[in-house]
Amino acid sequence: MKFPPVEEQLAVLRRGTVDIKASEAELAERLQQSRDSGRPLRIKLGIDPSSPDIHLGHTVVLRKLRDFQRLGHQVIVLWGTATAMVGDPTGRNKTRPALTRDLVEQNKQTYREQVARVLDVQTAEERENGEWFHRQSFMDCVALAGRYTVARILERDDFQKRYRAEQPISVHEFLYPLLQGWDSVELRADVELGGTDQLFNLMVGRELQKQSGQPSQVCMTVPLLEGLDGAQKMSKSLGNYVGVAESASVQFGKLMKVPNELLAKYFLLLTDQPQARVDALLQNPLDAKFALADAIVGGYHGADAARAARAEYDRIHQQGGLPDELPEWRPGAETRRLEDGRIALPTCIAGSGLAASTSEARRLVEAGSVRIDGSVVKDVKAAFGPGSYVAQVGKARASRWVL
RNA sequence: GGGCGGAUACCAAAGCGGCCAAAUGGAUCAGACUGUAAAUCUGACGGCUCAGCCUUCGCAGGUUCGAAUCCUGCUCCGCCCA
Repeated sequence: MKFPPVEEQLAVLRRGTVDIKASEAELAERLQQSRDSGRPLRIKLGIDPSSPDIHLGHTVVLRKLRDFQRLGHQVIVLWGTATAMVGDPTGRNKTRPALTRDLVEQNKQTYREQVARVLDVQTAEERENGEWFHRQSFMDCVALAGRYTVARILERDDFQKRYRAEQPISVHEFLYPLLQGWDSVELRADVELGGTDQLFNLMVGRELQKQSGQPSQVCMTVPLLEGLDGAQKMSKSLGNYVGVAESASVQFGKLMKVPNELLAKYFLLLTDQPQARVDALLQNPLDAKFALADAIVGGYHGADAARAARAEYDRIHQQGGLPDELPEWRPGAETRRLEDGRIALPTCIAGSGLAASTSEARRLVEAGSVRIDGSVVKDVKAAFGPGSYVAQVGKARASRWVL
């Protein structure tokens, strides 16, 4: 295996990386050793399949892993089939519910398919920490726990905060960093990647390796990506995410909602655009945003799909037009009809999914947000007989009704 | 084991016998404005066959003409002491 010169590798790896622990020099040394011996480094990324989909936030670290992969190193995707059941307490102010083994397995399948959109999973080494943790006994666990002290675990920021705020911390959460750290021992990782919030866990791995007589892994952290709200970490449960598996037009529409202030960060962490071009683009935020959406959507769906998505976006948002594909709704038997067989407007809106309930539909109508065949209808009592109608709620929600 | 405090809508947090579908803030949604976003202003924000009706304030009973508000029991949670 031929590796590029160390300095060249570092340049790639540094981009968008927050921190390298203990030091970049240590990483350089490992890279040098690997280059001298022709042995690729083992780069670990742990992924807990704790929810069914991955989004752009996850891809930041996946892209970094891909950088290593492209440089010729051995990437290891560690599926946290055991740790997912424990639940990473990072950033949590609540204990999260334990997942079942079946659910974890299901999540892993979809995750895997989605990870493949960023990473070359063919050449990655895939492992599961269930391999060792599901086998171990309670006493093994106690022994592992004996390798660390409460004070050291408590150093961790999340725990500190929760402890001070008199929030509950359960014992299994305390154990989580040890589990994650032990994975590094099992895998003999040279480097472990994670978000900045993972630093503590990564460092525990370093420590445990040292105790086990292994060389300690280098810990590399990448920034957390804020979601579309511009404030909180991108996450599905907060609804501020762009899913990797979402359609081109959905992704495009969402990316156009990225706050201006975040554009530079999104470019850096989610695209390969050279910095000089990004700086030029940022002179005009709107153009930059289009370019961003184009680059990302193009990456997942191809350039043609990105172009089409942009055209659709223009049409919907700048000309008040309709999306390419209108979901069609035909009332079923459960749909309430008036005496004359027609269907009341709010019933249609709710029934077709444009609103969550008839009450909400009613409010939208009263607010003047509802258009039928292009014209605003404010009459809550309006009703429709057989025919085909195009209904719009606000700018982005639309549906074709076939009554 | 003992003591204390708490459980209210998506979240936070008022309310402490009627004027409570429940103040306020945040989130969200819609409208105006803006080629995006932000900011700002406006409105909405439990459900329904909607000028009215129905179901909500941890759960189950009870007192009362009337309870989120009082009483009893239960469940859960936090803190402190041991």
